[in-house]
Amino acid sequence: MARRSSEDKKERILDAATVEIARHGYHQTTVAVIARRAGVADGTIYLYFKNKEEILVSLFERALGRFIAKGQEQLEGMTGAADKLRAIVDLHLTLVGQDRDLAIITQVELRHSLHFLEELSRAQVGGYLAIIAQVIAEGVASGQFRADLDPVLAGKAVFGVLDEMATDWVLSRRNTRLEAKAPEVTELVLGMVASGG
Amino acid sequence: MARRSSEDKKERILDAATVEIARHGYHQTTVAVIARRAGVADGTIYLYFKNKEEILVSLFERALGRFIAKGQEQLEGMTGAADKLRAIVDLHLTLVGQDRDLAIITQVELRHSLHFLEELSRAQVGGYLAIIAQVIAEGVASGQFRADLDPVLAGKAVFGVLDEMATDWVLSRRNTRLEAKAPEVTELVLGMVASGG
DNA sequence: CTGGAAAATGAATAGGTATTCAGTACCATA
DNA sequence: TATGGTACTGAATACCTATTCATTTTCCAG
Repeated sequence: MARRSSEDKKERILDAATVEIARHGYHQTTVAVIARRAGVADGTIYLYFKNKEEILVSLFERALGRFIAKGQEQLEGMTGAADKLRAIVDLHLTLVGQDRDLAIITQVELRHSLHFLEELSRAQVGGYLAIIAQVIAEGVASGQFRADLDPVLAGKAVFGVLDEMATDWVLSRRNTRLEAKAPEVTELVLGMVASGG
Repeated sequence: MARRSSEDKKERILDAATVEIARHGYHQTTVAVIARRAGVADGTIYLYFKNKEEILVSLFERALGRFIAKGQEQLEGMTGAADKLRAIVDLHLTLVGQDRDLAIITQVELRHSLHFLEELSRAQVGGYLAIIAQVIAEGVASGQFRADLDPVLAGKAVFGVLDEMATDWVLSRRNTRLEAKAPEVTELVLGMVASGG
């Protein structure tokens, strides 16, 4: 019971932080305002997080965990590099497009300092890039993709396309669905890597 | 003379800010430390800039101005959408790769809040995206590029690739030259848009 | 019931820095 | 040399908020 309630409290703090930081930005969001929204006292935050920055890190880790879980589930048992790449595009746009507050944080607030971005980039996003590169390598080996590709470089390019689509969506105020772009984006991405034809 | 010296001072402040912000991040960089490096008093900063944030804006505007000037000069008199796109890739990577401090700012520090990024994105980067979209539209019209492309979307994709390459270079500590990737990146980008073949 | 550990509270602290402004230095002109 | 205006200075101000910790509340084992 105690365990249960604690877990809930930590979740509540992360949820509150997501909303507030998305709305006002990391630096404009005070710990006090997160606490108020979460329904806890200021000091309680520090029973669950070492400091304010750790809230941001935890936020991202929680989100990426869910992201990767769904991704692996989806790619499981799928064969063919092109299909896998299609699935990645679709999943990326769908998941980012699912929660605008979270998207604001991942696309904007999380990138606010070199130190921070380096940390994230190496530890977390690196794994995601590796998966994409792996799929591309598979396609190169099978002949579906161009033989002269550098899978790592091409993987970054694919990520760059997806990331830009996500950022653009966050910055545009219109109420479009991000995943609506998936078919077109898939064509662009496959064009980059597929064997001529 | 007075004019000349003032211009110099403003430039010195921007140069100093570039170095300090690249090294310590926007929020960790105090106005005092920028002033010291520029060789002026703290208060002098406020004779040239309304506030600290305006330093960052000016920094970016100065850089983008130079960027676009070189770009237009380069594209001038060039014909053929594919060649123009090649030139854009080359120029983008070359210019970003020329000054690592500035690159840290454009790729990282400038993106630290939604408000800020929106402002930049709409007012400044929008013009750059429009140029890329224009080139793609030209290629579609001439048949060099795929007929079913949406030039605006494809333009964002191209920008996404270039931006990711730049960010990746900034985060990698190795001393590679960013423009060394230009040929490979060009192939990827052309693959996205070029007619099958 | 009850004693005490664990969890939670929120007012006080401690540290930090953007911005101001009263004063100083400089310079052109008469 | 005197005068007035402009540029510059940097110490003082004014404000802000992350974090701590003495106290209170909650919870459950005995």
